[in-house]
Amino acid sequence: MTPEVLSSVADYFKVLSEPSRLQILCELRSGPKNVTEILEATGMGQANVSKHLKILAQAGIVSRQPKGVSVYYQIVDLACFELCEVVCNQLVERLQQQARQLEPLAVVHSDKSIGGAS
Amino acid sequence: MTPEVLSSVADYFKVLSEPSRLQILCELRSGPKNVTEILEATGMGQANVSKHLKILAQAGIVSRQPKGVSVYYQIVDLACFELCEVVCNQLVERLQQQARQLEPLAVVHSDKSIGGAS
DNA sequence: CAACTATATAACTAAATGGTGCTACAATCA
DNA sequence: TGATTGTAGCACCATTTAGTTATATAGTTG
Repeated sequence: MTPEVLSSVADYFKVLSEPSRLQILCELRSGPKNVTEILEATGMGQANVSKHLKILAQAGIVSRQPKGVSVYYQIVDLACFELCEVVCNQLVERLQQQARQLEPLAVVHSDKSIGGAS
Repeated sequence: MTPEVLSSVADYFKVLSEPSRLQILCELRSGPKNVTEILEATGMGQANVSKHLKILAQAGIVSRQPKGVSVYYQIVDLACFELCEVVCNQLVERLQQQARQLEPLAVVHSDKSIGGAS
């Protein structure tokens, strides 16, 4: 793995490493939206949203499309959602494993809730 | 998507958003290594490697295992490689698409290299 | 043209972060 | 025990970055 490749991959991950940008991507999941719609949906500041949208566009994750006065942004890189899903699955798996490890130590309050040895 | 979930996902991406950490993960891909081995393989500073390893361990991506004087680190979260692969594929796909877009404009120096209309 | 709306940009602040040098600590060995 | 080695922690600096305020720019409408 050359440093250039590692740097490119890291740059991509960096774009997805901010909750605000992930929130914007989630909002755009239902379809293209203009900046005002994103503002209202997220509650973020206008300049802030504009900056994040620029970063997402430069990363090639969203596309920019002026329509009259407003500008519509749209997801063009579906891979970002695949990445989020992989991470989410991983996080869920960890919590489930932690739960399994703590389960034997937990006090069972109802025999019905856990089907097993009583 | 709750802010907590978005934050957790962003945190995971943030761990993978540094070339140094990706480099360490690449080195660990061939098997567990102690800190000294990672130092020599990456050429990074000792304190720096130690800090990055701590971050990777706290994120649950690698495990820490003291063996005598030295400490061995090992990949425990295979999902990180899956994520890197998805990103790499995405980057390759983009470059290929850019190449296809520029192809008609390129001067063909050899008819053999590109099979098509001469 | 003037007023207005929607978006982008610049300047700035505060906070986070990567890298480095030094130190502390633990395990091993003479 | 004292010396040595391997690793972690601390302090510091330089850089980056998210967020905000204010301003600039482009399209629209009167």
